[in-house]
Amino acid sequence: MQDPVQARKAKLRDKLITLAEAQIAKGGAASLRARALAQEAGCAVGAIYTHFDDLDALVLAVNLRTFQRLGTQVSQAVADAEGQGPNARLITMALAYLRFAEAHPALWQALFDVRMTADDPVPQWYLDALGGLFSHIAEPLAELFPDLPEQELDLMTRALFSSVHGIVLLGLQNRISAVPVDQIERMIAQVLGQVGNTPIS
Amino acid sequence: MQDPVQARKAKLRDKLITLAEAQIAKGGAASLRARALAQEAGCAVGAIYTHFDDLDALVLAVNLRTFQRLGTQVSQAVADAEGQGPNARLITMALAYLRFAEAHPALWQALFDVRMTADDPVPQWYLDALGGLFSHIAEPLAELFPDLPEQELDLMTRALFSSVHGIVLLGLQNRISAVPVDQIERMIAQVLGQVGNTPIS
DNA sequence: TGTACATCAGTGAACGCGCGTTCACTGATGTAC
DNA sequence: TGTACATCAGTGAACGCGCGTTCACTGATGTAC
Repeated sequence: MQDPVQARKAKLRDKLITLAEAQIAKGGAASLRARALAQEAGCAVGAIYTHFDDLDALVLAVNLRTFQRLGTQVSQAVADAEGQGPNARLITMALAYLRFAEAHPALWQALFDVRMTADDPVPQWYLDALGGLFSHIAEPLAELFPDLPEQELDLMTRALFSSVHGIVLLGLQNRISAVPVDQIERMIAQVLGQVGNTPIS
Repeated sequence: MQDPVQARKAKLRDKLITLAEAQIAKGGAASLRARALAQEAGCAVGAIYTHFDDLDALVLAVNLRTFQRLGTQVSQAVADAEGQGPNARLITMALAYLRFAEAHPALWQALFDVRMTADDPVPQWYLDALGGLFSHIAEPLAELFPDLPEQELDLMTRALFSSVHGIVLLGLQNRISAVPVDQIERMIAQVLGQVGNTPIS
């Protein structure tokens, strides 16, 4: 029961996550099926449960990866925009967010689908991952509003993140309101473009 | 097959919608069950299908009512704020939106849950209902930006609606980020308060 | 090196369950004469 | 008014289906001596 076995075990775990990710990307988190997954992975259904308590736990594992990828993309966008002013950096990040959501709509949606009815709380690492995204936004905001107390800054960070999230969400939502991506981009610019040009009430 | 019969028929239809609404309000649209509904309504399961093609169609019927109630509340808020400036009116409407979402979270969520996977398109009246909400927002915006071409105005209307929607959504989402309502109110004021104080880029 | 034993990742048949929808039928109500 | 017939809202047993999860078991691999 040493390294080689542990490695095999880790390999299957990884395979399960990867295949689950593909399925969620294709059909959403609700389309994940234990039997189908086991068949694709070439293992028995039961094996899934030696690695995850639940299918829900598996979805969370996929979401962790998604958060990491999303975080990387946003970091990179803000790094690429280093020379620009804080307002432009905000917009650049929001556009990176949009691009990610557009490229992986179902994976992105799964991040926020974490059931509100669940009895057990969302794990801490999940909230941390979300917090990581926020921190990218807080930095240019602090530059725009140097005198704002930290608490206010946090609030505005959340507010702007949520605003962009809402624009992307309703913009991409196929049936209810589908809007061309370049219009979504302009909406983001409209809302974020106004930030910092005026004293906050 | 005349009035009395039609009336009885309409009564059952109404009863089904009302009971379905109560269930959705309690447990979300996904918790609606044909058999349970029939039992509550005191009819056979089959009867549901003489009134609605689908359970989904029933959900849409409930959503229509929800849209109407929501529309009424927003209209009223904007009517009450008649004396105020356009920016204050925007905020008043957004707060009415928040209050509604807070009071009927599951019904409100159901409005936007209309499945993206469905093969049949969302009916026109559904989009019209959403458009009705937008029109309330467009009016103060037109006042703030008298020179803006209509197309731009539409875009900004959508952008602001989506922003407020995003703030309310993530703010109310219990587990993932729960935030006290007064903070949600302040976030809305922060974002909307900046609108119109600066020339649009 | 060789043998006896322990561990535990992985197996997969079986459990237990709930659900949306259909359709042949009934019976109350209305119409025609 | 009374009778024969037509309509159709409502009935509910039955169809057909898929699913998450468990648990007694196996067999490959590692350890102890």
